[in-house]
Amino acid sequence: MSIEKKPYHHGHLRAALLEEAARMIAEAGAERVTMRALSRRVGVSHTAPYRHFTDKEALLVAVAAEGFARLKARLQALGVPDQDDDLAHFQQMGVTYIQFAIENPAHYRLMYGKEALRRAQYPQLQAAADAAYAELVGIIEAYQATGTIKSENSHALAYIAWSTVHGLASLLVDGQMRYPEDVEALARLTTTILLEGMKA
Amino acid sequence: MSIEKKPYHHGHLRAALLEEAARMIAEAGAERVTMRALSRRVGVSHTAPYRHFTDKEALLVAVAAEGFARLKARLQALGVPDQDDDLAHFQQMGVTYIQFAIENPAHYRLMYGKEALRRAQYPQLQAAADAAYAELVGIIEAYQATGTIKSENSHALAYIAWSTVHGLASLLVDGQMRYPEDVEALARLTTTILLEGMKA
DNA sequence: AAGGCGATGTTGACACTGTCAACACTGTTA
DNA sequence: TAACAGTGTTGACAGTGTCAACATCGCCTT
Repeated sequence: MSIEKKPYHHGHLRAALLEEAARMIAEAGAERVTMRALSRRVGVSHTAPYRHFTDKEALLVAVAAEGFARLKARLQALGVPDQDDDLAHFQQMGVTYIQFAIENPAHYRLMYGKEALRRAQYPQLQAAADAAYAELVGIIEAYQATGTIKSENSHALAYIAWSTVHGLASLLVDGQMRYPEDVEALARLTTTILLEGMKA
Repeated sequence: MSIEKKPYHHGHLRAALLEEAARMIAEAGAERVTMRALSRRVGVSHTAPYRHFTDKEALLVAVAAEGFARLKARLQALGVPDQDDDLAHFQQMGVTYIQFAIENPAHYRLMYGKEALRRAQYPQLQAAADAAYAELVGIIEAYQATGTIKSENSHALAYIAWSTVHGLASLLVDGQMRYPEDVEALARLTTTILLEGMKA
């Protein structure tokens, strides 16, 4: 039991704050995160975070951005679609998206919560969102090219697909909906119906 | 310009608080509502609201409940479906739902926001939500009876329909999505695709 | 090697918040 | 008339986000 005298400078404070904030969010939700409590848990004075984040909001936005990065990684892990997979890959993306939300409810709520309103003020966050959206449009257009998906406006279809998975995810995550026994089955049925309606 | 000496008792404080809170929410969002600012605007001491609401949360829940009541009224104003309307009425419900959200963004956000998590603690709110859900299931089952909608589990279909409209509504309301030129057209296309997928 | 400088942390304040306890007023009831 | 329950007020308390002033440190220049 050596007494560790901690140095004046923390060393990885920014990363430590993000990590601990994510933990607090998972434990009690983003609304319960407090600059002072966070500082206490990291073992630092109550204004130290202000050297790394201009705002409480900026800190939460950074955590949200990490969430988007994790979601993106999760979706990319699915790989690329086969040549003629008949929407199976697209459906799996939707299911995975919903699973991510369910597994990280408070985080997901933060990502789409009130901080999102000021997203335009955080260029990298906006850019990440735009990129994700662009990729979605691209996938839809690829399916349209093979005649699998109907040739409506691809942007509108992207909005609709996103709406569907986000709608189910957020109803579940916000506790609006009693959790069905088999969430994955519901996610699968939801995406099935969506794709049914989008087919050429 | 007569100086109105206001009486010690307000008279309609509860109603006045709800009304002013709704106004503040519309102006700046629910997060910016403050018990003290609200009291100030109503012209009453900063603890007077506590005679009518146990909590700030309880007050916000009451405002949210009013929102649900307004939404319900709006949907009921659509009347009942014709005998053989081929889903037109159902679609119009979806479009109306989305319009309500767009016209009352901050209010809608409150209704589905974090207070929703504690909804179980507010029986009347829970009851209202359950009633709305039951009605949705009923409509779907009626369409199933006429063979218009496929005979999947009606509860699952209700979840899916709700997810779809809520998803689009909340993406719009939370500013996640750039507003398309014609929102109603998007709402109509979204519900079209949904119903396309739900058809028998 | 010296010293200074910018980045990072700390201390202490400020105005503001939600909420509680104690008190004031008032219309109704006994 | 007197008590009382409902409603409103005053004043406190702990907790919050944030700012300004100060402290400590590693690194760069000379």
